[in-house]
Amino acid sequence: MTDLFADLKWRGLVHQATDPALGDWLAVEPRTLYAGFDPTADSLHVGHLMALLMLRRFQRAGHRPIALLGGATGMIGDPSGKSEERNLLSREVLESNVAAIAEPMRTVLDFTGPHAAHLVNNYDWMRPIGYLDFLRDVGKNFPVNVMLAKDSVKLRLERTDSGLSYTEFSYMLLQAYDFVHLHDQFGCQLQIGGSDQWGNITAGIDLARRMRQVQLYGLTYPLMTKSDGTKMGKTEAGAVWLSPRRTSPYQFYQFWINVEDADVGKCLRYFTELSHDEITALDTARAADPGKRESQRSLAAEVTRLVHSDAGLAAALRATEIFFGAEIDSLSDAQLSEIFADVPSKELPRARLDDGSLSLIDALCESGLSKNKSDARRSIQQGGAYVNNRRLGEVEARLDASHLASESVVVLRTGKRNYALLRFV
RNA sequence: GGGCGGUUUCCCGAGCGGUCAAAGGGGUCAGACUGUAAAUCUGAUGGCUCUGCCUUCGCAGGUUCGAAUCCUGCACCGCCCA
Repeated sequence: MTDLFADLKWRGLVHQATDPALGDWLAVEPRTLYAGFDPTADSLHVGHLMALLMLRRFQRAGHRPIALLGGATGMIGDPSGKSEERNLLSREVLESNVAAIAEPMRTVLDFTGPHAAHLVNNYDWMRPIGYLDFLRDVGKNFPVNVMLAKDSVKLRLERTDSGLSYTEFSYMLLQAYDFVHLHDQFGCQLQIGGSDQWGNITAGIDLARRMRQVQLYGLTYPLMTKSDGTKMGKTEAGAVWLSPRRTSPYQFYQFWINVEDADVGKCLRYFTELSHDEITALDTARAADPGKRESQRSLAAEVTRLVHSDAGLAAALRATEIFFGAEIDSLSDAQLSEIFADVPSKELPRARLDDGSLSLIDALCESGLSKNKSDARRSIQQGGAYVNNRRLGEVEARLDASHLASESVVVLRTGKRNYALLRFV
């Protein structure tokens, strides 16, 4: 068993631990631990990746991880780190979200073997509990003055522009009870989470002590923030999701490739399983020649492989190669469709290509790359129009069968990376 | 209700009878440079059948050979008086 705790510390993944000797405790024997995921959307995003990877690190070090899906807690809404009251999600939405979120967990965690991971949904044990029983058995153990002292509650009460409902106020009781339940059911002794979860985690530890007279443990990791202070995991287009349906492997890869120099060292430590030697080597290389961006390349490759497997990484790399440079020629429709999966396409009748009536200007408009003919004309005149990645600078240019990149597709581009496909059928 | 001041192209903001599709700035887009970065530089930025034509300057009329610019009415906004 590698020294997991030392590794986590080296990577900067230890924010707070309930016990300074947690490392020793982990070294004694395999432990069962859990992290929770609230199903607020139908896919996990980069923000959840930290938790998922933490579970994976523990598992690879010989411990037994449990991924808890918050079918019940998701109905309430965690006030931690949120500045205002949340909108409640409907039961149907939550159910489908739970199912969708479980999917990527299966690729990141190992659900077989002696350290098999478990996937549980707290709705399963929360639903049968009646309100009165819950108040008597669980609520009785929560002094309100302690609850009020928690940051998640305190910060919200201090704000004058948003309140805190009784519902959200009760959230920590549910999460605390989850911990106790998992201890009863699976012998779970450790809960991990982002630094904003500290209050909820300690609430669970306190509850277990009162209800079961046992000592449980907690560990938090820092929340990933970028050097410019903004949140990690957002692009202009929105959140970066783990589901290929919402963020394609190519887009996912691109997100990591574009991480800034100032952040990439941290990201390598947080999001990859590269060894200390490999990471420090990248640090050195980056300091010497940041332009090569070896760190970003390694980061993007590692994380993409982890989330989308080798096949996903291969597709992302192929697409990247085409998108940035190479002329496109003699490919098949199938290859193009895969590479340009994210790119908008439009179908046009084949006759328009064969009778030579299709001007480049019209093609740009049809594809949606130019909003009108003047715009298209400008793009061409300024050298910003490309067919199959080859610049076409004549305003009067027309397209014909010789411009096909594959059996029936022409690849148009304006600027550096605005692509569109025209399919001639 | 009365008196002023405003309403300009994506935004801010000049324009005060012809040379105005309308200065300047911002934004955006393209090009060069570069590390798929930042900064910088250059160009573009109403539409089209593009050396020209058409539609824009709150709305509707009017004066004039000719109006974003002058007149009348209307709408909205700002300040002041009741």
